[in-house]
Amino acid sequence: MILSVDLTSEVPIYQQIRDRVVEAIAARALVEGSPLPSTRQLAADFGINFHTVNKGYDLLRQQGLLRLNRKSGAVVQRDPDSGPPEAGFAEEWQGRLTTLLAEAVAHGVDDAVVLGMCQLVLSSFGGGEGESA
Amino acid sequence: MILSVDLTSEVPIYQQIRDRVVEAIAARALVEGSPLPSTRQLAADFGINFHTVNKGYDLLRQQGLLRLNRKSGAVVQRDPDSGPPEAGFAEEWQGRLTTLLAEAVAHGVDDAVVLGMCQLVLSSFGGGEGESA
DNA sequence: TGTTTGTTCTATAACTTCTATAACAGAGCA
DNA sequence: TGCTCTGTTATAGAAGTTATAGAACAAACA
Repeated sequence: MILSVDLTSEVPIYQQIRDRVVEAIAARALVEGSPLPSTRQLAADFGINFHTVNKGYDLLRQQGLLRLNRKSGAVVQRDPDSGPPEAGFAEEWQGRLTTLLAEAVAHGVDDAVVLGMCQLVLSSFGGGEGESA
Repeated sequence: MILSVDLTSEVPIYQQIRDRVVEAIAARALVEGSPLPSTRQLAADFGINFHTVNKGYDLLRQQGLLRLNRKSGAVVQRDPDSGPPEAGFAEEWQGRLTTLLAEAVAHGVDDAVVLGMCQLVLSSFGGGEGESA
């Protein structure tokens, strides 16, 4: 599995780790049971402190996307087809969606273009596999 | 104009101010030339420091959405129909869109549902006015 | 035994967020 | 002129966040 972080970005490293894993799960590159590198291993790969990786993994665990234990390391717990999200998620998420879409519209991007980009992103997740079944 | 902020939120106040203004512009509640309260006035209304408002307004100015001067105060500079966004905006924005949509998909929300929510949000912006022309 | 794993604790430097006080210049009004 | 309002800038401090660092522990495994 290939994760990458940008150490020069303004986005905190632990959040980049969380975001990349979330995107990989959405794209089915990671599914239920997929192993992730150990916190120390990933930290060594990135040249960062293992506490930083730990924080990113911990966020994923709080969101129910990762299971951590000494036996099997870090493995993906929930994949896109494993059930409904936890209560309150939709409401909070829709608030963020509203702000993000408003930003594009306020900058003059046409509604149809915005919607087309949403479709494009969604198809990029499921586009590679699992559609012909 | 009615802005509101949640002082107990984890989202920084200055960013909430920015977000609410962006959403108001997207929804045409604010258009080119619409006046905003002065930094000190809005700070007094919210019971916060005027530097915090200043920071929110400054973000909006950097994004080309607000014009500030001593003569006319703070007025909206760009409305949804005033032209294309600045260079590099689309790319950066699409990255954030990817992460946000991935979050929903990873939590088990169906692609069609996600797209429906995007449509719902977009229609909530333009739904009240300017469609019958 | 030795290694690896997740987990927890303390500590620190740098940065962010918010508040606070102060001062300045441009504009408008009595 | 004097007063008030505006944006703008500067400095400072408290509180929280981010990332690093070192240390230690228990569980799993060869």
